[in-house]
Amino acid sequence: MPRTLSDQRRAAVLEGATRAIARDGLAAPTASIAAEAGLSVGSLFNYFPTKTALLNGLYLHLKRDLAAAVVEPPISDGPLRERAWEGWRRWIRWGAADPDKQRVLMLIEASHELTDQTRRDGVAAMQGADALFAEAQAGGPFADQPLEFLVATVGALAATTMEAVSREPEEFDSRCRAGFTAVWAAIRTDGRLSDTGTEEKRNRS
Amino acid sequence: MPRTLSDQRRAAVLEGATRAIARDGLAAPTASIAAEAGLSVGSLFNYFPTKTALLNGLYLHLKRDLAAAVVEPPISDGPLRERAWEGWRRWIRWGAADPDKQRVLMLIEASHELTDQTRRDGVAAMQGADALFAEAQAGGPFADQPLEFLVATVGALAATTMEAVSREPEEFDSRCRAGFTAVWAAIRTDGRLSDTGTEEKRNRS
Amino acid sequence: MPRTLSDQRRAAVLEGATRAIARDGLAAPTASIAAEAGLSVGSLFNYFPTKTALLNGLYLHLKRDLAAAVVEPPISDGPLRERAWEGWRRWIRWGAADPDKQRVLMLIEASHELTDQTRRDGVAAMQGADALFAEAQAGGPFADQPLEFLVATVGALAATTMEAVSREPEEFDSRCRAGFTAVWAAIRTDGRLSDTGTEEKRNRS
Amino acid sequence: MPRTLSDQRRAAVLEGATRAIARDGLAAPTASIAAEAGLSVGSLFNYFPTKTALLNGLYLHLKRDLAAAVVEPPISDGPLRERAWEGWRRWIRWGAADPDKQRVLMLIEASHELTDQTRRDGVAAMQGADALFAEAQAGGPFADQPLEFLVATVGALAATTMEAVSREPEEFDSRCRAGFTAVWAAIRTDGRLSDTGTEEKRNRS
DNA sequence: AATGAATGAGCATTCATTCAT
DNA sequence: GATGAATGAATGCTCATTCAT
Repeated sequence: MPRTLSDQRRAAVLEGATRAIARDGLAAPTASIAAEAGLSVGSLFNYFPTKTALLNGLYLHLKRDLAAAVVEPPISDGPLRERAWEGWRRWIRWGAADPDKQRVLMLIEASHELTDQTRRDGVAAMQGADALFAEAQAGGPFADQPLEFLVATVGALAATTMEAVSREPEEFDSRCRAGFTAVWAAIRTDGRLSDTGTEEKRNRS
Repeated sequence: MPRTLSDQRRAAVLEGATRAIARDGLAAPTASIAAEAGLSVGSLFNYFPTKTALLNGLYLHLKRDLAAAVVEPPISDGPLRERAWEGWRRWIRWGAADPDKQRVLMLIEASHELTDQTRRDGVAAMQGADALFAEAQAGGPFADQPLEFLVATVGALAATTMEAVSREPEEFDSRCRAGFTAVWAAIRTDGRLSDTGTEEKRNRS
Repeated sequence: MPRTLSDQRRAAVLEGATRAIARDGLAAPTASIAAEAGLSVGSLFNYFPTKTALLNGLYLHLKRDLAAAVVEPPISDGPLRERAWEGWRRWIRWGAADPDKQRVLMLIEASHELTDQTRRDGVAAMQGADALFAEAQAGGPFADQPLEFLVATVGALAATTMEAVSREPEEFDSRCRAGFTAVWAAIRTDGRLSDTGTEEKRNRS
Repeated sequence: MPRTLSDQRRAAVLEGATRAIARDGLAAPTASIAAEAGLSVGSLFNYFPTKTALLNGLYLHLKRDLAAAVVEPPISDGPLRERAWEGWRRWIRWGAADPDKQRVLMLIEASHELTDQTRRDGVAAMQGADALFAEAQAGGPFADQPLEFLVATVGALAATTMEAVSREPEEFDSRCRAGFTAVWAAIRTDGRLSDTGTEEKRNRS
């Protein structure tokens, strides 16, 4: 029985790829990735047959990593706002804990490397958060928009917040809170806010 | 200041680069870019000494293009909300008119190709909108945050909206309005929304 | 001399290699060869220390296989022509039975992988047929040529015939006979045929 | 106007490839081929987009080179035998002049790199010799066989002769003549030779 | 022994950049 | 200036061989 394809090594590849890509972009050579993972080039290709496969695998890995960080342990019952806040804080904390992960996730997403299947799997990975998003959508200003638009909007705000936090980690609390304020306002604002023809004083009063 | 042949060709390179990069990502070969611009590779390197220089130039070009689209003609006086709405609509319209521009802008921004100088120049290009952002910041929930955080937040919402619009151009009005609702709520929400400890019923009622 | 497990596996490797190389050429990876033989790569290298050794071994194996097919059972006494015809028919039949063998033999022969020793051993393997070739040479047009030249000539005709037969197996009889006609004529023609200065009418009349 | 893709350089590539492949087999690295041609790797790929394209181009080049050597200057009228002898001598002389060409031709032919189109073009290149082959077939022992079988048979004899000559160039005359004797006998032998059931004494007398 | 993962030299091909024309 | 061929370093991937199990 030969040495066995180890989950540990596969994980090392994914971590090495995250570091290398965060540093050098998607152009990071497979050789760098392998080195970063403590493996030889040849071994890298035992775990992922092509660089594209590696990027797809890495994307899914990171999405699942994020999903797990957000939904586990389960968020205790309570008012939507409290649950949303808890989810948000976990999200930002995930990004602060390892900013590379978030950066790489965005890089891969912006590339043309993702297969449709991977994209679908990526969405499926976030299922745990679906209910929360749907709840947020109902009765709010995004009620008439596709759910994806709301998810993308919240995701963009999270990305912005994570980036700000990764630049000034000591401001975590402040940025995280401010970001949530924006998110919550965006998804819960009542009609008056969206009435573009209205005088603004009323909103300020 | 007559428009010389060189100016025209330089512009052609920038446009060709936008198309090529939107299609193939930042890995688009200089040869493709030249072909797309109707030039030879050799000539391309007469206008930009390196690919990095081209990317920096393209970034600035697109930023200025956006800035011009947003601030010209001058937005007429009026309540902040109306001016913000007008700026927002111009912004989204710019993205809808040529989604490639926005995509390429994001790609370059996410890369490591930008020099500090270019980044600074990019910020300077948006000067026309600074006053508006500053006004939005004052007295709102972002008052305690760096201005850049607010700008980044609004920018992220704009990007999300433009992407949604570029996918479904016929929904321009709906997405544009919904996006602005979110933006306006985010920057104008009062304290109650950000008080994470507050019961949410009030907001729902 | 009991047939051990090892002998069986070695034979399996040789057969697998024949299939793999017939399919993919000499570039057939050792991994494919092992797979075709129902073995692991690692095991393959227990039987042959290098790919070159495998090719040399395979060459010899095929040569001996051919030799055995041609000389066994012994060709019964009789006029040279009848013995030659019987040998020829066995040769072509061997090639028709498994065209891969002939193809692989040619591929290896044309490569630079064969050692001098293997080449010598290959010649030795055909010893059974030597007497026949020598007999054919004596008193014929090749009497003044090296024996190898005659052997090579006949071999080339056999190869051509086998290839034709492998393309149209149903024409076995016709091609086999035609090939032999050519061989026999080539080795038995009298001086008149080789007299390049002679008028040809005589041959045509 | 930049340097122009030169026929001279293309020819240099083909010659370099012939040398490199004759030396190292089809596995000869493109880098070696380029070096042998006095070019950089990059330039090689300006002339042939892939190694496969190069091999196809080389095959055609060599076939045409051979065809030209055999049919030019036109063989003067005369009895078939004299014309055949002249063609044969030119053929063998071509092989003797540069044995690499013949070897490489055989290597490529035996590989899987040739496209159907190239094979067809290769046949077309030999058109000049077609009439001769057809004339040889008519009324001879190959009259009932496909023309290709005759062509392949004669080709095999030529290859064998060329190889023998390349090994002992000083024996050119002897081998060339002996080879032709075999060829002529093979294509002109009358029925008695091919009657496998006949007593052989008659042929010896 | 048998297995197949690990290794890294080697290969075809690409591409930013240079330079002869 | 313009052109596109020339250059060669760099890259993704393969594969003979080794070695841990």
